[in-house]
Amino acid sequence: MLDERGAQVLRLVVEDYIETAEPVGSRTISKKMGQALSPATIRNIMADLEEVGYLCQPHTSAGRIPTGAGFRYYINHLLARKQLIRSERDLLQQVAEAGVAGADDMVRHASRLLSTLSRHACVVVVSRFSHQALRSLSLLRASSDRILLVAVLQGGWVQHRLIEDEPGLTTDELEKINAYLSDLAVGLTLPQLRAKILNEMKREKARYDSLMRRALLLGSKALSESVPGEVYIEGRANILEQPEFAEDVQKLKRILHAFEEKSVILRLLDAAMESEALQVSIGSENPVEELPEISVVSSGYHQGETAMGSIGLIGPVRMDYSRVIPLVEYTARLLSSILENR
Amino acid sequence: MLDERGAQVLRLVVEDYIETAEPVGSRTISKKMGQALSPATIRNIMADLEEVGYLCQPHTSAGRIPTGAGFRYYINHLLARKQLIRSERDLLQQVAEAGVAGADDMVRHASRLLSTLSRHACVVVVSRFSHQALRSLSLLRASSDRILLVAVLQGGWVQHRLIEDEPGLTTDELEKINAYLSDLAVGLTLPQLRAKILNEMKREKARYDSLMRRALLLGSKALSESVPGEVYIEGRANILEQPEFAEDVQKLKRILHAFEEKSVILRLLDAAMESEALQVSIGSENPVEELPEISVVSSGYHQGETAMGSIGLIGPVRMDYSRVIPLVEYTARLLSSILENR
DNA sequence: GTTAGCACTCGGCCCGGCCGAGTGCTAATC
DNA sequence: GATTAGCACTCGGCCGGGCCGAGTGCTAAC
Repeated sequence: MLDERGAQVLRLVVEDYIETAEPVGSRTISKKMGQALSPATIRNIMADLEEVGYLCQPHTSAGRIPTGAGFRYYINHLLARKQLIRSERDLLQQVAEAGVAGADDMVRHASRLLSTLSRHACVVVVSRFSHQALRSLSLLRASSDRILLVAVLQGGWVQHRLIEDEPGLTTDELEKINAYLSDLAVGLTLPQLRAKILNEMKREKARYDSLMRRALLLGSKALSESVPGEVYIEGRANILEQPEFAEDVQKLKRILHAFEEKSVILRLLDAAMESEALQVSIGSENPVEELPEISVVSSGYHQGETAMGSIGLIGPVRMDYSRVIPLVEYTARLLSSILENR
Repeated sequence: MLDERGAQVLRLVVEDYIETAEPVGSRTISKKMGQALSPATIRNIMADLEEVGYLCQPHTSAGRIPTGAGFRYYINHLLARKQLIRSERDLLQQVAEAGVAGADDMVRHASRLLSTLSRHACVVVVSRFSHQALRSLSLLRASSDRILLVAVLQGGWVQHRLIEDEPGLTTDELEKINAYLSDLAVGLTLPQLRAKILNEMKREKARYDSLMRRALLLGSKALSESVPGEVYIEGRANILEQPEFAEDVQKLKRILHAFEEKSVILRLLDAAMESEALQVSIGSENPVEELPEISVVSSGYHQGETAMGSIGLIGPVRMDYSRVIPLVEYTARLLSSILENR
């Protein structure tokens, strides 16, 4: 734990660095403190902070920049969250009123907005299928040899899937199958439904009602591959605005490549999905070792009790956390509350 | 029209420049021609080519690079298309066999593949809704105050939309409405259906059958906003591999920003959507003035007689057209033939 | 404990010189 | 008359040196 002076200096260094992206010198800090202490004193304090690992020098005779640990300490103990200004709140509120009926669209909309407000890349992960209860399930004839399964989940998520079909089902039979499966399905989550279907199949084997068997076969086929969560990224180009990346094309490449791989993004937001709390992972703390230069501020959002996914901002370690953290928190809460009222 | 020597020199300059991204000197060309002509002669020829506007010099005493017009001439008259190699064809063929039932997924898959094969960014535009005939139309209850409209179009495109609904419809009524609308809809394109519905509404006003009026209202509501085409972009990061952009972050920004705006991308592929033929727009020829440094190689794909969308590669002007053109052409044809056989 | 002073370090920038690739022109050659 | 060898010239890129300034650590004085 730092004493008060050390803490204040660290805070000022971090904040100045966030603003300028340049190493911060002792004179600058002295001025910021209203000359209460001279540069020389500041230098001593800074040397101490360097010793405990909160600051470092890119080279001798340059100012200090905060280390990952320095940012961590800053976030945990020194951060003063800025209030969201009215216009930001209003803008985000519009997500609710924008008249987007589908939950997907709403989440996407929010992501886009958040990315423009924060000037960072915004990622939303939707892992809807695993936890969410089915509200309805329908089978429709899509073509002579394909059936369309449409599932509506609690809260307005819609998912459809085309299933290849051995032909020969009459419209009437399909309707019966539909009714039967629908009865089985409503109120269950998809993994539950899958289990139930497999279970029923065992029992049906004895009874041998061919239509129901057919229904179950169709159902199990539809659920055979689990749908991975969707990932939406907005505002990728904001990464380019960051001076730390503008100079180094290698880093840029790594980050933009990561944006093309859903799996990498999922790893980045994994932690946030489970818990509801806001999470910040700074630089090398984040679970993707290839990207030690980025930070992720993320939060899960939920619908009632069940976790629905997560939303997060991706930017340089040198993010304006005091602004970004409230933004993400507010948005996640907003999403949760909208989803809940459906 | 160039004489044979001029044409050959232009071809060699273009090809060398495509390969190296460096200005090409007279000595290099002389060597490539097996010393048939000396550098001095080449210089004369190059000076001629510069005069007619096919080459230019970034500065005195540097080699030549082709102008847009130079590339144009090259593509129109000198291009020798490379055969696709077997593995490329095979890979693309797999798109057909990958067992993706939905047309969306297939198109996306193709785009991804094409981007890795070409090492450029690949864009697919799907403008399905306007031209494609409905195969089925269904209304499903999604929640107490929302109805889900699911439309399946010719060829396996699925589209759904949630409609807010004045409550009070019984399941039975909904079914009737469904049957009624379905009857109206099948075989029409969406604009046609929209027109038909508006038409019916006029007639119904007289007859005043409240259920049908309701059906028509619902239908017109669902179709009120037209769905813009979907745009999928794969392989954005390939842009970073191009030396001409690696150095200049400004250009990068412009391009990546464009990738975030669907409307810009649509403008880029607009021309290709209409015609079925392959199109190449070089640098400033392309319809987005903000991006004079990129070229687009694109082709429409279709389903039977109706244009379904377009697929294109976006890269620097210095693209390897001899390889990229056959790739795009083949892929577009492949998509068309898969779609046709559905 | 704080501060003023001082020597020192080191990156960034500017400058000048050198090198090499490439050109245009001219005169000689085929 | 076309081609080519030769030559002077141009210009960007690279290298090394010197200067500047920001910032440091240390020490001695307050």
